[in-house]
Amino acid sequence: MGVSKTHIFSLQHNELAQVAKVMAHPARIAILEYISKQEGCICNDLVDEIGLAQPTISQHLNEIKKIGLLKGTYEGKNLCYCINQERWLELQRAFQSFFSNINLNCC
Amino acid sequence: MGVSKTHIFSLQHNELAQVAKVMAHPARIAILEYISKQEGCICNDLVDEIGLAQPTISQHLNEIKKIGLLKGTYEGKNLCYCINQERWLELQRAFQSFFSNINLNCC
DNA sequence: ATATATTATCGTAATATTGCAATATTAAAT
DNA sequence: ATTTAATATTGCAATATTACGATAATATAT
Repeated sequence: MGVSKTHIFSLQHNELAQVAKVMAHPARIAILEYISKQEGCICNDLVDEIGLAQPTISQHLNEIKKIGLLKGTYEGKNLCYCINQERWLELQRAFQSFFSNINLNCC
Repeated sequence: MGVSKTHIFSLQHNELAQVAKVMAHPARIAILEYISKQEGCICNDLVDEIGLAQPTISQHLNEIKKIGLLKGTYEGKNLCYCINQERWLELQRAFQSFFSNINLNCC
């Protein structure tokens, strides 16, 4: 075996885990932070900015895209994309909600 | 090749990614949520609660322990532990801070 | 239409993760 | 000291992730 038993967990838990998995790599954290802090759209400076090979950056971007965090135009020369704000805020709320429930009486 | 190039990223990015990696599995999300919502300490009902084998739960707990989210007694019969509140709040702030910086002018 | 620049995809190697059976360790109770 | 119950560790198989070279696809400019 060795495959995640996703079926025994709730949809909510699986979704939060899936988002966390995208954030579970420093390159993707760096990419997300860089894009989210740009004034407008991104145009092909990520490879220089991050320091990984172009195919690797492309793959990381694809992972981020999969959870809906990017919008814009992706393919061809001069790609132009940015953070999907609605999704960004949605994920922010998801993490906030996860962290805001904790009981304080403890050993 | 095939190993993460952690050295090319900032400490902050690596640390957030490391925490996200712990959250990147539905079992660990479920475990964290369950423990954090308990009134007091946990005493050996996680295996029934989650539905994975005992060694697997033990390994997941160990991952959570590594990032400092658990405190209490871990070994032997009747283990007794709970969420480390300080660390929990620290991580909450880290995610909050990550998500709170985003520019709104976009394509 | 061709050349040029940019991003995507394929293939592959190295490593990491996930899960559990078997076994070991630990601590309390008898 | 033995037994018993609970957790940890080991070993291993299946799968997933990470990275990049080579190559393909895409789009703009000439």
